[in-house]
Amino acid sequence: MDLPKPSSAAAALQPLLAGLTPAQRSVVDHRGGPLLVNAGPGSGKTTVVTHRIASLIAEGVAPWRILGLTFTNKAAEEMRGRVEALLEHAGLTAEGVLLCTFHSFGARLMRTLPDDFGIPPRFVILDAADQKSAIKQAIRAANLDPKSFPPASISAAISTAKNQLKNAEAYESEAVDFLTRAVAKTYHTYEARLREQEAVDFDDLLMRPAIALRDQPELRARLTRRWTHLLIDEYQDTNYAQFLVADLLVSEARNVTVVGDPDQSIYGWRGANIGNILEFEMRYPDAKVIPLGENFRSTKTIVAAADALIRNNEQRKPKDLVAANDTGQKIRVRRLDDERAEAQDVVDHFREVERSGTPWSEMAVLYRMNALSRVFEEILRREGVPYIVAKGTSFFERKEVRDAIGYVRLVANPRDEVALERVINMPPRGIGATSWSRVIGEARATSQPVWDVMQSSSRIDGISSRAAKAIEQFVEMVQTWRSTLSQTGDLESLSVDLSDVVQRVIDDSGLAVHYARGGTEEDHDRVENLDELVSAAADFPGAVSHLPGLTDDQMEGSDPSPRTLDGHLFGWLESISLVADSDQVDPSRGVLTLMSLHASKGLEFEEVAVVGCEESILPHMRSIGDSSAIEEERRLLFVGITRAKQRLSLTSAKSRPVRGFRERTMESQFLCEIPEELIDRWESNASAETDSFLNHESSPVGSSRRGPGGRRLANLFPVGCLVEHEQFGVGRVEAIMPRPSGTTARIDFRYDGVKTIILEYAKLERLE
DNA sequence: TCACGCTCCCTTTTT
DNA sequence: GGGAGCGTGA
Repeated sequence: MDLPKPSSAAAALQPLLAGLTPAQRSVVDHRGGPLLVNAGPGSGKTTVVTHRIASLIAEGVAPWRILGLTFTNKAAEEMRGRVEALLEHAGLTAEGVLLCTFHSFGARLMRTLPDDFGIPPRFVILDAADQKSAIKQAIRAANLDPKSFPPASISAAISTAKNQLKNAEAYESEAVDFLTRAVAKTYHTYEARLREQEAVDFDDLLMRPAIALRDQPELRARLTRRWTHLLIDEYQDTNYAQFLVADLLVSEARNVTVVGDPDQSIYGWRGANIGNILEFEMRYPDAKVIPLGENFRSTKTIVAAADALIRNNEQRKPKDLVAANDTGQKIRVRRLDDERAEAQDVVDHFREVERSGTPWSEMAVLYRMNALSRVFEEILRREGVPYIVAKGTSFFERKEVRDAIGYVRLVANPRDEVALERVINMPPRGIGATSWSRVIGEARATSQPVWDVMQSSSRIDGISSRAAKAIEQFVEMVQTWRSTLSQTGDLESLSVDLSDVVQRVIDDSGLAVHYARGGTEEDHDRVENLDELVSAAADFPGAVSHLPGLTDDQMEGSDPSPRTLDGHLFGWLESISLVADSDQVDPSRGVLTLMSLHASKGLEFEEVAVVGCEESILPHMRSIGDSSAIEEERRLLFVGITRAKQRLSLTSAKSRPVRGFRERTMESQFLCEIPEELIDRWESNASAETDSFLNHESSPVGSSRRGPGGRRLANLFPVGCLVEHEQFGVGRVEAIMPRPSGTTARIDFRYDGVKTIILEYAKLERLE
């Protein structure tokens, strides 16, 4: 099946190696067996991966035997573009190579092989908000009080369980205490609801393929035959489920290449296991390991700063970062009076940079929390600077857009209860909470899907004839929409049909009229957003939802695109569910980018400002007191710093509003870890610090339990006194140490031993 | 049934 | 500061 092309291969390979360093070449050249590429920031990670894929193809490996897994669509698309460009020179094609995210790979597997996964191929994918409301429903259905069991923590617990491949039964068998039992109960109910609605959540897209590959040898054999070469990007951020999928997929051919950088592992909180990359060599003893340490992206100054910072992490394999570029300018470290002054400083600086020739698209503002973007947006809007907040889903999170999509989802699958609940009375159509709870009650009592119960609503106890009539009309409306679904056509006509469906849904449901009548500016925006959704549907190019070569013998599967409108519709909904924040970054738009540090991974800009470099923001409050969490925060700043090619700013504000109250801040401890000689520091007038703070005194400050100075705190907790800590319990103060980053106390806790904590942040109480 | 206004609660990062 | 939930009045 794999036809080598000996004559052209050698010739085609030549340009693929030109311009690469010896280390990079050895990645491209490697043949046979597991390969770990330890790629530092800016070391040409994407280059080696794309060249490697192109080189495999040039050598005769059939493109459809190659699978490349990434974390964002953007990364996958970029790789595809570069592989195609490389092969084009040699007159070869990359068609058939599968480059996609882990999540969409999982979704495609499940859609292609519904029998193996035991789920109908037309399942919907719940996004974060849907999941939250489904969890809430499940908590209520399990007769638990949402007040004592916050949906967020239950949801997190279930997610963690799924990452470890524990289903509800497995989880329950380990549940020992009150809380885990409650989670287990909710987990069961939640899963039952998902099954009824033919829905899956994000974690299922990883968990189900992992379990199926593990437990179904026949399926595993089919898949391992199908893909013989696997490449994984950002391997340091894979979780257990992803590790297992990869591990089992390569169990035959063993051609696995993983690329990553342990210093950029920033998703531990969502189950990523840094051990996957650190222990790769133990898992695959015959693995070849190639370090790529040379940085071709940033100036020597920026690389030196990043290097000095990350050396403070103790749980780390030592590694040298070497910069290939010039020294460049010093790092701008700025400490401003408040968050407005900080934003103004960055914007003023960026304006200057822009005047001297750097386009807006080559600049980025990075922050630890999305909330920090607000001040920047305000100032940028006022000053007329074009910008985009890279929050991929923000458009789809608007209320009106979610409502419209809710209707579209009902068209796709009327059993989708999350969608149903969302739109049943939006706009108001006389199906209020009372009637609706009767419908739900009837459905649960008779163990039928809600949609089926609605078919004969007049027979439900306690439903007024008015409400029954409204429900009947609603059902009829959805069924009319669904009648066009079996239409077929080519991709272009299907996109037109799809946008027609969206338009009809918006019109017929009454959403359009509802908002058009409003007349406020906000309503006007909502109407515009609905229009934009229609255009988005029209622009949908169609997605491959079916993987060829698994069910039939036609490996190369010329065009497996969906041909019916309903396939197209599912493809669209799936593409909406799986957008990543960074997918929105598009240099051709020529605008400044604002985004979270997490979302910035893998990107690069000439000019970068990391803002909010303050204790309790970066590192975040919730990580303080936990050394491995602090190390992840440090890696996060490391990622931010290494996004910059030419210049870097690190800024902080002396005071900042925290949930409505203005509070004093301290500069991030991480800034002290960057050598002074790399820094050009400026601080707003020191005496002005108090002035500025006092100027804000109009807003309440006094409620803060954080004192302005360490001395007072030190007096509150003298050495030898007994204290109680929220997390660690009772302990005795052993020492008090004033530090620039805060007053530090060494405390010997009864159960957790000696810990060093910062008094300003620890919720510490003195015991008499 | 629905709109409005009040209070309380929580505060991270994302596919 | 902002969202969600709840109570009240029309």
